[in-house]
Amino acid sequence: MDDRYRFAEIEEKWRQRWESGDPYSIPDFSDNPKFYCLEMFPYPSGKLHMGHVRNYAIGDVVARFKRMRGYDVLHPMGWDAFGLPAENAAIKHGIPPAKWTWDNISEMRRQLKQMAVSYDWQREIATCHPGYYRWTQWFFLEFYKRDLAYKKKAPVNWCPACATVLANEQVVHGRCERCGTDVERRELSQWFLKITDYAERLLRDLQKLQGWPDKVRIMQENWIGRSEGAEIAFDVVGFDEKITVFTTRPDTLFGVTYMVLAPEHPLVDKLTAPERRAEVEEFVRRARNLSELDRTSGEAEKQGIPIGASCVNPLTGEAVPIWTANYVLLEYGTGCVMGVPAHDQRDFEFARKYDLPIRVVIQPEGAAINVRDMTAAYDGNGVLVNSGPFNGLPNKQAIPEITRHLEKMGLGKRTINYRLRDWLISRQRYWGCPIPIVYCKGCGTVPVPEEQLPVILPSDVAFKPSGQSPLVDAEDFVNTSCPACGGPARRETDTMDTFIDSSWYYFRYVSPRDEERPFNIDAVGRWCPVDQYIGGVEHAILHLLYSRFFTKVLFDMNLVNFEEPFANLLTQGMVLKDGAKMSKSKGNVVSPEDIIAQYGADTVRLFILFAAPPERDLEWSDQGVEGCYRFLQRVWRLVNSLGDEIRTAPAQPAGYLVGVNRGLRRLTHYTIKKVTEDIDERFNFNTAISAIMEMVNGLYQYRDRVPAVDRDPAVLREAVEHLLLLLAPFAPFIVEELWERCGCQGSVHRQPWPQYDPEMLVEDSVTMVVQINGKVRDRVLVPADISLSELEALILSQPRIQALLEGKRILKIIPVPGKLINIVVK
RNA sequence: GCCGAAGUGGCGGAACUGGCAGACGCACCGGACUCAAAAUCCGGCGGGCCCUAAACCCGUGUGGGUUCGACUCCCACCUUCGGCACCA
Repeated sequence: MDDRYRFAEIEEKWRQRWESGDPYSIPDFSDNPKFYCLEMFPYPSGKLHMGHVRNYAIGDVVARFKRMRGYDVLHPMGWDAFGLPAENAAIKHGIPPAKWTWDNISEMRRQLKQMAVSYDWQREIATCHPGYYRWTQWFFLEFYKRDLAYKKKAPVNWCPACATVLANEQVVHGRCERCGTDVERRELSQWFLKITDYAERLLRDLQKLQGWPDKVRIMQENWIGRSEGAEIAFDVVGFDEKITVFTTRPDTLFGVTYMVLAPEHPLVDKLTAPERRAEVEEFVRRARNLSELDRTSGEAEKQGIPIGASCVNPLTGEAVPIWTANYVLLEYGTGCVMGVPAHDQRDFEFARKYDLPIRVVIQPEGAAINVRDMTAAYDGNGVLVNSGPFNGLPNKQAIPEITRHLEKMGLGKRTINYRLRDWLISRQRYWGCPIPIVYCKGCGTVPVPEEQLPVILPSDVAFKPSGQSPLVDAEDFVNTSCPACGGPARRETDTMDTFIDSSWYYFRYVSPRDEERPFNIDAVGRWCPVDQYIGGVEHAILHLLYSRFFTKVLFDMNLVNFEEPFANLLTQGMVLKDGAKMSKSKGNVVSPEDIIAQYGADTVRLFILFAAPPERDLEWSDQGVEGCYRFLQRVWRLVNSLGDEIRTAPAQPAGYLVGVNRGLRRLTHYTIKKVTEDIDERFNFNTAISAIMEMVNGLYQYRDRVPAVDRDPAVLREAVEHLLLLLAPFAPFIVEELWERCGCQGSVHRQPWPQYDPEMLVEDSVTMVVQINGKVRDRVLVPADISLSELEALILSQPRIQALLEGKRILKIIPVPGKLINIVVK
């Protein structure tokens, strides 16, 4: 019989059988326990890359494992299908974005099926389909109704290469997250979602997310950036105006020696003295034109200029000069800062540069700070000085005291500020979800009525990157009638940030074809929240924060009864080659397609799960792939060679076993335990696979070294069948084929996950390690049930140990049952 | 600068609750099979000492500490990677 492992034939055979049966389609409701296993859906960029393969291989093991454990597993797949690459392809090659996108989807779907990822394909969705984006628009209108969507004119981040604005979250180190171009600032009227209203809840509920990596929680915490402090009002001299500052250090209020406004602050223009006007305007103009990169980089020099006005410290009554400076940001706090050079490093540098006074108001315990000798601000704790009635108070205590005092006088209040800014969602691009808003001369901004949704994205559009949405020129689209008065009106031509599309897709899977509402509430109640979410850590802030925000809004709308969408999160590491992330520009890309053609999908899956634990980065190794391929061949040969022997064997080993047969049963049950725990508790697929390899090695020994007369076919049968069951989630094709060849009934993927018998793990005797003063000196085989005193006597009677103890005094003997015994001597 | 993670053979990694460091795999070395090669099978594989072996010594980034016992816990430091970064 030809017994070569012909992976291509085997995989094609089972692919076809599975394709015809729709084996992973899951009913909406049943009495089984549920498990929602979700991997982050991909952008349909063309072909799967190794990062996708890793993501979906991990998810598939979890899904298959849970299914075998008796869960109804919801395991869906879809496409994050709106986005810039499609539009860029249209500009470059003249292919319509829709065609480009749908072609890519077909190709990537084919590849996922080739990999045998066990999705319920009935539930496939694509965010660019009107049946989907209609509900994205519906959500926008709901947000609008609740004042959570608003339009405002503001300085925004503009990427000149992508010719669109970007959300704050999409600007990385002052550069565009997508293309790396330096981001510019522009003053534009744009749509925002009020995520800041949810800042506190988004922060607070991070504590609930015990199933998330700490790293991601901390990143979100930093991004939200909560800080407690006070707002304090300073009267402007000679104007009926107040300047309100935000500070986390009201205890340093007596140390204020100047005031700074952000260059864009409206009061700058108002308060500037006539003789200073020309100079100040020039300064402001220059500051505004700085790119975000130059503006925010730490090395940028602090620059400022006095505007010729002053304001009064509410506690001292002293007047201090008002400046404007590039290091103060309009968007944070109140857009102005009180200058306390003695106790804030930035203020210190600024004061030194412009020769502003420095006044110490906090002295550290047991040391005296002297302004002349200061080389840096003192931002530690201490006792207040030069602070009138508050002198002598520890500064920690002074913070609430001074705040309370200001509140009483109506000059300030306790407040909290967040670094998080509202989410800018307008994009001046074509291939996205249209914003369902109409502008009417008479009625103003009018939301498109729900029954007119979806606002269909027109297909006859000329693509030219212009800085304006291409939709501006689509006359049939733009010109419409006002839903309120029926008069002529114009549609909003910007489209939505694609992160909105992906902020709710996981709910759509529960009822993907529902035409009445975004999702079936009962079905969401059954399946959500997602039990296990798996994806790259690059989404730690963007997608995961936005999705949490959306879920909280839906909770407030009574559409869901939970506040967090993803109960458990696994962030997988990157796939590297030669120590670097695979990328076309580095030329170190390994194509999944080529590897599958060469070794088969089972080998690729196995390697990518075996080479590293999922959270860590994975170094691609052609030789490692080769090793996994060899292992599958080894399994193939082993099972085929034993097929005849086990087909006729009894299903269950009977009676009490000894020697090699008991040993093999112990190996079988030990491996079940190990693999089960590695998958279920720790996602350590690499060690689970190691354990399976060890089991295969043990089976080879049994086959080749135990004489036929001593072998128990029932034990062998149990071992082989369990080997296949344990390997099934990792290498679904080869296992299904071998399962059939062994004469087993039904699909291996429909079998219950095996249980181990704790009885089988019990050993008659154990090897005890004998240490003297913590160093291993001997090993002794002892009966497992030996008593402590017997053990001690036995160990001390060992000739080797006796020799080593010669002339020494035993201080202590520390036994670790079943493992080790340590003799402490002097 | 702040926050976080990680440093273990030639390589990827294992050691789960403080108890035999290096499982499993790769690479490499030797042997069997073969006319030969590939494949496969068997054996070896941290370093030192040694003709060989036994024995012994060293060894988980560095230096200290706790403990009968430390890759694991504590303190200080070094390196690499990731996040945030003029956030008042």
